[in-house]
Amino acid sequence: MKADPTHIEERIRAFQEACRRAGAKATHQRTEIFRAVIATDSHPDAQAVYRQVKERIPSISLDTVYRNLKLLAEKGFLQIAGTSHDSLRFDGNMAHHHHFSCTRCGMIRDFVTDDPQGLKIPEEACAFGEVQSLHLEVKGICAACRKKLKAKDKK
Amino acid sequence: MKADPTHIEERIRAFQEACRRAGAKATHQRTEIFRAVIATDSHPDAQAVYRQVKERIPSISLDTVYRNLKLLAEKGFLQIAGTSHDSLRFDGNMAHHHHFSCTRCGMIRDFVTDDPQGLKIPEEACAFGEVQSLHLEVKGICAACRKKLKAKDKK
DNA sequence: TCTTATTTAGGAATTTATCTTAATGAAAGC
DNA sequence: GCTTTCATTAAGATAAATTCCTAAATAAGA
Repeated sequence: MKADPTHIEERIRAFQEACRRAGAKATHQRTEIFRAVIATDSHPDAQAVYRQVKERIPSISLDTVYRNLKLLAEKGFLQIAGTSHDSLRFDGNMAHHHHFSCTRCGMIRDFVTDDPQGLKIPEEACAFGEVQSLHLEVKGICAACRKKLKAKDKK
Repeated sequence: MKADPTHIEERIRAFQEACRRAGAKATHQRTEIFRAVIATDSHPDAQAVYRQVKERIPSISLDTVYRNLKLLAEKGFLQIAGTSHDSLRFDGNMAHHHHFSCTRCGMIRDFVTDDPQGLKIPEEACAFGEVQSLHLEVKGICAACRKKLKAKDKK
């Protein structure tokens, strides 16, 4: 519930174009799923998207929502908020540190920086509530996954 | 598999003390669960902790692991890596932005900063692989939850 | 020693997410 | 517009992660 409608329609058109170029059909369902995610800043999960899209397409199936969200994230039309894990992961390192997480295998590694200018808590974040912690989240593909992908490409 | 053993034993003693002060018993199982998490930087999930602790306490039940991890995270002895959500959440905002996430209700909100000096990717992170994205992850308690907690305190 | 928190077994239940099959339907290229 | 091919649907099965149940046994800490 933000972003001006014009901008949304623009993005949707671009999305449909990109779908076609990628050999994926810009179906009504797929488009509405995309719309549901970009029309909000609430970072909805699959169930929330399902509820939203159902208002426009009552016949849509939950399966279709899952299938398309996964596809859209893979194609880079959407991002996954946080780290893309399947289970809660615990961190016993209580010192100030940052995370690198692999978007393929879910590997998470700690790192520390000098934080030259202090890496202070942004005022913008304080507006949402009481800040407890702050760290950098770096996402990417780890060396091991990179290697596997290269091996696959050769085939 | 890092952290020097001496430091770990020290933390475990402090943990046991803190447990008692908090009115929780420093049981053998609880202690070993704590040890399993702080003895590694692999950010294990409950299943991984279970496998690890089982080597020292073969009779331990998975339920106990879940119960204690939850408790330890609540008491602040451990952190949860990433945002503490229960389902995958999607983000249609493809522009550079940051996240505030509430550790109580899971709310996630976007914010942007001026990023004066660019908030450049730390070299330390590059060592792990190919970096795709970078953002700040601010965790805290959102205003709504803060309000609820205060209301509860009054009772 | 005594009280109380905790663990255990063994099982059931929930939630999230994915997959199966077969029939229908709709998109995009031609 | 026709046709090919991809996508959706129903209906249900499945898998994995997580939580909860009860009752009995046990260990921690005062």
